[in-house]
Amino acid sequence: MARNKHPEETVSLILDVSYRLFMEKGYERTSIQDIIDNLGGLSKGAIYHHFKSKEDILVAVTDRMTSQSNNILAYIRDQKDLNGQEKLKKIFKDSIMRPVQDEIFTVAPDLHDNPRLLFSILRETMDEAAPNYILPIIMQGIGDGSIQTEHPKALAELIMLTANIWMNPMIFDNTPEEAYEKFMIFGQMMKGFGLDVLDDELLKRLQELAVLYQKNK
Amino acid sequence: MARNKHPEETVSLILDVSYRLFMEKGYERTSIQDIIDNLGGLSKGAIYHHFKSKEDILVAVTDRMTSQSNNILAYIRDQKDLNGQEKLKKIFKDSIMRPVQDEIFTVAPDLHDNPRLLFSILRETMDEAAPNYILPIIMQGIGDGSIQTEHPKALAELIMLTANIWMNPMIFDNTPEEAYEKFMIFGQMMKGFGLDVLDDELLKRLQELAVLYQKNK
DNA sequence: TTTTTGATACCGAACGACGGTATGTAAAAG
DNA sequence: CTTTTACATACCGTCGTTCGGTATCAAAAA
Repeated sequence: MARNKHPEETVSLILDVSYRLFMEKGYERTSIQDIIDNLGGLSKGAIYHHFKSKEDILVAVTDRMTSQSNNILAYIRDQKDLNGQEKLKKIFKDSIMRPVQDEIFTVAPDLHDNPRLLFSILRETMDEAAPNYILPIIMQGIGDGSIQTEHPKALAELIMLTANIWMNPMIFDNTPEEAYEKFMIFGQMMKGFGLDVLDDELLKRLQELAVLYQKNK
Repeated sequence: MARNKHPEETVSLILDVSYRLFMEKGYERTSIQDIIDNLGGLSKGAIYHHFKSKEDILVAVTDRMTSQSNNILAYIRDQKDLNGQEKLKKIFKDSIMRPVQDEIFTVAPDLHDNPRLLFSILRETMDEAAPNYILPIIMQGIGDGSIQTEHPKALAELIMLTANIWMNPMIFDNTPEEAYEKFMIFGQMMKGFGLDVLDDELLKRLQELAVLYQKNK
């Protein structure tokens, strides 16, 4: 294979292929050879030139996965015209209202049997997303009076754990009824913390999604 | 190595060694050869006679880990003289008051970098423990009036996810302050669901444990 | 303008370690 | 005495990773 003038394209290709295979077959059941076979002529040397290990590819893949949603979180976090509670509400609204043509639904990824990838996402959610995006919003909410809590850090973690992990259909696959139950319990929980982030519009949309997701399996 | 008249002892030995190594080095970084080297003369044939794969050993190890606490859960679940809410409270009390000489503290297990084992425990917690132990208690509570919820299944999952995973120092290592924060938020959450499972005695004990755990690291 | 040089992109054979299997053997069980 | 069980051991294919090498390119030197 000829040398590529734009090596980022090669990197990007490796990540595309790896992402797909990791989702389809799981990280551990995807071999380097599998990746090579889907690279269209590139070799083992190419991979190990751009990545120092298979694990390194996993990190890059998860980074790319999470950076999308992290960008949205960062955008909302940094908005000037909303108070803390409104920002939280907007986050849930946006994450649920996002169009269905997501990668999510084209590959129908299933972390149900993908320990390494799930682990990666869990760590990123709890160690990065919670403190960097949710926590600042809660702190703002405390300042502007829209959120009351004495334990902002733990609250941020709890919210992310439930919303991003527990309610994530990629991780725990739910029937529409289960998804509905989780959503209601989540809403109740948030209300218990004085956070009113749910409304009927959201609920309706969520039910549509649950049905759609089931169909795509 | 001579043939053992009581093969259960060999099985048990393999599990002991595997458990220790899985905890010390992580499942993926523990090779079959590592296990053999710690078996005191037994060979690969012995392992593959009693277990069909490395994965199979992992399953057996996690089963043994969780069966202990599951027994306690089952015992409380089946008690006759407590209502639902009292049983929930007893569960938290018992799990926190258990003596420190647990395996937990002798090996100081750390699932922080042990995806497969964490995954195993997560699945067992959500797919087995929640529906088989917590859910029946909640159902009883609904019947006897001590618990009110329209979504018992989701509530059971949420409780287990937070209590067994999020607050588990093996999985998320906390400073004493963080452990305290989590505990308080958890209590608040439970209160939001009308569940009064915390008191000062528990809180005090938890803080002691958090300090102890930190020391043992 | 041509040549040199050094960095970068990629190739592919080879390696050691791994999980798993096939076959053998001897002790226990029946 | 026969069958089953509890192991031992040699071996296999696959895996992730390494490494010596080549081709290509841009920029500096001639």
